[in-house]
Amino acid sequence: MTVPTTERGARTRAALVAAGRTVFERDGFTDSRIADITREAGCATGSFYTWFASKSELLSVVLYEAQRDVVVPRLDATAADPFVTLTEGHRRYFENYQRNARLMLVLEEVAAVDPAFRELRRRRGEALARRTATTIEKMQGDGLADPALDPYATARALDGMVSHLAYYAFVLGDTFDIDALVETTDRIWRNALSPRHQT
Amino acid sequence: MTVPTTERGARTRAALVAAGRTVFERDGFTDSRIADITREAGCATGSFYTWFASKSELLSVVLYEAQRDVVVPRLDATAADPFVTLTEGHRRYFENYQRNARLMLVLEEVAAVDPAFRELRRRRGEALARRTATTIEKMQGDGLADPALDPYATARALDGMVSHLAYYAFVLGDTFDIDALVETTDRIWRNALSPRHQT
Amino acid sequence: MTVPTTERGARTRAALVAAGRTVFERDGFTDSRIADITREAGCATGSFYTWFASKSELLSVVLYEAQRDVVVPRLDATAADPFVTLTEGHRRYFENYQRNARLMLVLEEVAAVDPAFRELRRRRGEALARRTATTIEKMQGDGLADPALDPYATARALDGMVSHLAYYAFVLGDTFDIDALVETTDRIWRNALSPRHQT
Amino acid sequence: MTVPTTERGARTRAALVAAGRTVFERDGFTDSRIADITREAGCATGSFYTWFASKSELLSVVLYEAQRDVVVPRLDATAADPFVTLTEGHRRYFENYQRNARLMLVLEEVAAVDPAFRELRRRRGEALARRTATTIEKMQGDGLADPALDPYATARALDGMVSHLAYYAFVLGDTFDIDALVETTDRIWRNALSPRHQT
DNA sequence: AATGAATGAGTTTTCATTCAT
DNA sequence: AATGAATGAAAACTCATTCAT
Repeated sequence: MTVPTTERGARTRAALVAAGRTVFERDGFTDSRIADITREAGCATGSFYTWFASKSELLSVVLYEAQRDVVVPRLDATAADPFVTLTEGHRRYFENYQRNARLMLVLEEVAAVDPAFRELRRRRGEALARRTATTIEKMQGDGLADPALDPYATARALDGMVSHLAYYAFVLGDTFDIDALVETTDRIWRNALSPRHQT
Repeated sequence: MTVPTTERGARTRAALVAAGRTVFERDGFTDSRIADITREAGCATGSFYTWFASKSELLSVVLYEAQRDVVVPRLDATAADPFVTLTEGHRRYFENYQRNARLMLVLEEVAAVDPAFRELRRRRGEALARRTATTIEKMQGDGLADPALDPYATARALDGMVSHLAYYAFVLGDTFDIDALVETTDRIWRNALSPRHQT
Repeated sequence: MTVPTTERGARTRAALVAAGRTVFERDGFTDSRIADITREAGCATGSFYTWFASKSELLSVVLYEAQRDVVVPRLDATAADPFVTLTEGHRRYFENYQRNARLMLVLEEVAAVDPAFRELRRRRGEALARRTATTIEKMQGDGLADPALDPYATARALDGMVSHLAYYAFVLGDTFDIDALVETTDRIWRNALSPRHQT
Repeated sequence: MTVPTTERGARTRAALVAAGRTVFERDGFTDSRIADITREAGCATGSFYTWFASKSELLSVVLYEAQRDVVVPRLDATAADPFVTLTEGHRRYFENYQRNARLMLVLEEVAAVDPAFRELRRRRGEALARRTATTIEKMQGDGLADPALDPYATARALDGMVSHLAYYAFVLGDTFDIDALVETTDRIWRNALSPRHQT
C-alpha cells in the first residue's frame, strides 16, 4: 500500500483502484486476475506491485473507498418519535446496498475465505449493534421500548434482519422494491421494540 | 455423481463424501485440493473422478447430506399459542447451525462464487418464507397477527434475522449462547407479529 | 489377440471389433477411449483386455477386417485392351474408398504416428506396385506400353495418383463424383502408358 | 500467437519455434510434450504460454515458416516446351520434400486428427490444382494438350501423383533417388498431357 | 469370461510474483 | 516508476491398464 509521491504515480494508483473495483465486481475476487486488472487500468503487470503488495491489499482499498459513503441507519432516542430518522436511514442503506451489490458479494466471498476479513466484519457488526443497543437502553429507560428485550441481542437481530433483506433483494435478486423493504423494516422495528400491553 | 453398483464402490464413494466434508470444513472450498480429499479418504486421486465430476459436485453432495437433518422452525397457526412450536424450532435450528457452522461458511463461500449455488439458496429462502407467510396470513385472519404486515416480506425479514444471528454467533464467533439467542428471537417474533393496540 | 473358445467369448470379441470400428471412425484413433469402445460394445472395461492387448491391436484387427473386401485395380496384359479391367477396378476402388473413408483417415493417422503401421503401408504399396510393374513390363514387351518408362516407378506413380485422388475426394471432401474420377484416372493411365509416336 | 515487443521476447519466441520444429520432427505432434519444447528452447514451461496458446498454434507457426521456401512445380504454357520448367520444378519439389520429410509426416498426422488442418490442406491442394488446370486449358487451346482431358481433374491427379511419390520415397523410405523420381514424373506428365494420335 | 472399480503416472495450463531493463 | 517478459510451483484431470471378485 505504497503512497504515491509523483502526479504520475497517483494517476496509476488511482487507475488500478478503479480497475480493481470494475474487475472484482465483474469476476469476483478469486476469479479475477492481476493481469485483468492491469489491462483494465491500462498499465503493465509489473506496475501493480509498485502500489500494492497483493490482490488482497487492493481489495481492502477498494472496499474501504466504497464504504466511505455508507450511511448506517440509527434510532434517535431524543426525538419525539425515535423511529423517524430510522426510516430514512433504512432507505438510504438499501439504496446504497443496491448500488454496491456486486461489491457486497465480493465482500461475502472474502469474508468466507479470509479470517482477517471475517474479523473485520464481526467488529463492524459489533460496533454498529453496540450503538443501537445504547439507544434501545435509553428508550427502555424512557418507557419507549419493551423492557424485556436484551438491548444488544435485539440490536444485533434487527441489524441483521436489515442486511439480510438487502442481500436477498439485491444480491440474490429477489424482486421487491425499496419502498416495500423500507416499510416492512420500519414496521417490524417498531413492533419489535415498542412496549407490549398484553404479553 | 455416478452411483456405485458394488459394495466396494459404495464404500469408496462414502469415504470420499466423508473426507470431503472434513477437508472442506478444515480448508474451505477454494483452498481445498482434490488430492487432500483422496488422501483423507484413503484412495487414489483418480478414484475421485470415478464418482464425482468435480470438486463442486462433491460439495453439492456433502451439503445435501448435511441439510437432510436440518429442522426449519415453523409457526403453528392452529395452536392456542402459535409461537410455542416456534421457540423449540429456533432452538433446534441454532443447535444445528452450530454443529454445521464450518460447513455454513463453505456454503457462504460457494454462494458468493457460484451463481448456481446462489440460485439454490434463493429458492430455499423463498420456499421457507412462503410457508411462514401463509401462516402469518392465517394468523392475521384469526386476529393473531398485525394486519398491517405484508406477510411475505415479514416472513423474509424474520427468517433472515434468525439465520443472520446464527451466522454472527457461530461463524463469526460472537459469544452469546443459544438460550439467549432463542429468547431474543422468540420475543422479537412475538412483538413483531402480534397486533398492536396503539399505532 | 486372444482367440475365443466359447460362443459367449466370440460374441463379446465381435462386439468389440464392431464397436472399435464405430468409435475409431467417429473419434479417430488418438482421441478414442477404451471406455468408449466397451460402452459401445456393451461390455465392461476390463473385458477389453480379455481379447486385445491394446488399442493398437484392436485397430489392427478392425483395419484387417475392413481391407478384406478391398479390390485392387489391375491391368490385364493378356486382354486385347489391357485397360478394360482397369476401368472397372478403379471404379470399385473408389467406391470402396468412399465407403471406408473415415477408416482411411484413421489409417493415415496411425501411419503418421506408428512406424509399424508405416512399414505395413510401405509393404502393401510396394507389393501392389510390383504387380502392376510386372504387367507394364509385359505390355512393353508386347509393344503396348511406352518402353521408356521405368515399370516399377511408373506403377508407383500411377497407383499413388489413384489413392491420392481418393483421399482428396472422399476424405477431404472434394466434390467430383466417381464417374469423373474413373474417367480421368482411366484416361491418364492410358495416355501415360501408351507408346508415343512423337517424343 | 502473441507478437513480441522487446528484443528479449523475440529471442524467446524464436527459440520456441526452432525448438518446436526439432521436437516435432523427433517425436511427432501427439507424442511431443510442451515441457520437451521449452527444455529444448531453454526457457521455463510457463514462457511457452506467453507466446502460444497451445501446441497446435506453435505447430501452425512451424509449418508456416517451413512452407515459406517451398517451390511448387509449374508448367509454362508460353514456353516452346511447356515441360522444361516443370522438370526443374519437380526436382526442387522433391529436394525440398526430402529436407522436410519429418515435418511432412507431422503434417500428415495433424491433418488426420484435426479438421482445421485438413481444410487447410484441401485449400492448398485446390489452389495449386486450379493453377495447373489453367495452364492445361491454355495448352489444350494451343493444341499442346489432349483435349479429352478434364483440366482440373487432371491437374489434381498429376499433382497428387507427385506428392504421393515424395511421401513414399522420403517418408516411408522407398529407395529410389531423386533423379529417377524426376525422370518418371516428367515422362508421365508428358505422356498424360500430350495429345494422342490414336485414341 | 466378465465385471467394474482402483490406480497413479503423466500433462497441460494457470498465474501470482519477481526481475532485468 | 513503468514495462513486459520470465518463472515454476501448483492443481485438475485423463485414461490405459491392472486387479479383486
